[in-house]
Amino acid sequence: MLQGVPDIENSEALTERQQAVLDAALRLLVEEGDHLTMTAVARRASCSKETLYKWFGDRDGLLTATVQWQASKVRVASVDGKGLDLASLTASLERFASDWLKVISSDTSIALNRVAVGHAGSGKDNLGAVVLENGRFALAKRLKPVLEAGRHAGLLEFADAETAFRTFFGLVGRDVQIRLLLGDRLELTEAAIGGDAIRATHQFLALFGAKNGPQGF
Amino acid sequence: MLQGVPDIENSEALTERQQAVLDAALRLLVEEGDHLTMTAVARRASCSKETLYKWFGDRDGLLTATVQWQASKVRVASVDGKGLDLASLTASLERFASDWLKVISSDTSIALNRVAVGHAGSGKDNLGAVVLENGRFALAKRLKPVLEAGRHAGLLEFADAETAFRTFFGLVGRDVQIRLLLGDRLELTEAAIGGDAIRATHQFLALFGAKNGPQGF
DNA sequence: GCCGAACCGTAACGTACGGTACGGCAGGTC
DNA sequence: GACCTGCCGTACCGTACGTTACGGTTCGGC
Repeated sequence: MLQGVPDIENSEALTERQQAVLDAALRLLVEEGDHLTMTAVARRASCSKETLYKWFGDRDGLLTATVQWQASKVRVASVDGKGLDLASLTASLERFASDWLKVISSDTSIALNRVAVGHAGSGKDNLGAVVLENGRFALAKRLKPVLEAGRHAGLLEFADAETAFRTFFGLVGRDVQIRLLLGDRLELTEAAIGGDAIRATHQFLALFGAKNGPQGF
Repeated sequence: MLQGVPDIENSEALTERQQAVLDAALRLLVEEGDHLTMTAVARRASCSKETLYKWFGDRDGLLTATVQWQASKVRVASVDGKGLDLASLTASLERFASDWLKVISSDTSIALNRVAVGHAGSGKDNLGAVVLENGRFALAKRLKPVLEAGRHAGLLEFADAETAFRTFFGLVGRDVQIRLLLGDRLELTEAAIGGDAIRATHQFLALFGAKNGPQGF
């Protein structure tokens, strides 16, 4: 499915200065897309190209490090399934939906996904795998326990958590991500995101909510 | 939202030879991604670079022409809403879902979307708009009349056809397109696509199907 | 048979950019 | 103070590729 992504704690062995350089690269990536040049990064970060090459090997290495650096910043707290009732489950799902929509509509995510998609064609690096691992798959990893807890509490009914998750993913994201990636100006206000999160959660519960209430009541 | 895409009938003024050249470019695009060079296209199409530049202006022009050429080939027959009952509506929806999944999982679509996404960052051309217009928006244009007909026949209930369509889109596509674009190897067999189409249609009808049957029965 | 247009193949040009080399400077160590 | 290390700034090299130029060939029209 996916070639393995090395699970290196990537904040490890990154000095403050190196993080600053990666932040500069990230800003440049957002501004210029894959057009960024090593010279531009060096200038923006006030460092020499020699240093860039010493630290990151080559252009792909810099790109990969940048993507991983950003990924390491968006780790979100998990939700625990303690004391789950319908209200808290609903709130959790809405929270996940809203967070996810905010992420995929952010300039940073769009830029990163664009670069990764572009690189996925010519398999030099595995940027696509990195993005996928820290995006879609990370989301699944955090959401599935909640779904399982919901099922265990008798609030949800589904055979396969993966399938249920993918439906939730589709209900939340719909055409948003592909439209944004393709350059469609899709203004997602805070309010619109909130509304979409509620709608998606509603629809998900309509499809997977236990028909007879929790514990068969 | 989208900058206007010229609605030129793009098969117009394309000689047989030019179409052959664009086909060559398309094959190369699928094989090499955005890495294709003018030299490679000329060699593959057995034509001179001078001719490429005369016909298409520059590299971006060639890319745009290629994308439009492919787009003009995938026009699918519409479905009419005559004599609609639940069975035929279901069949239509499943058909749309299945066709769409086949499209987005095809090598050609993946390659085209990758290129368009890559170009959407630096707004030189409007490849993204072309792809959107012939993909997601064309699908909406063909599906909405069916949804409206379904509502008119009392089979569906929804306030806004656009919203209903986007939900259907999400239920069908889920995470498939982004995963494929990011390089995830997602084997979509004919059978899997058929199953997904049925599932998505089922879920859509569960959400938007009229609760009391057609005509209020 | 001759002309011009269209086109092929290829050589040539200019530039952008990845990658390398090197001189200079600051700060730490002995 | 001598020296080393790490880094900045910049000049430089090689190459890939978009774009142009040009000689040679085919072909329809007269």
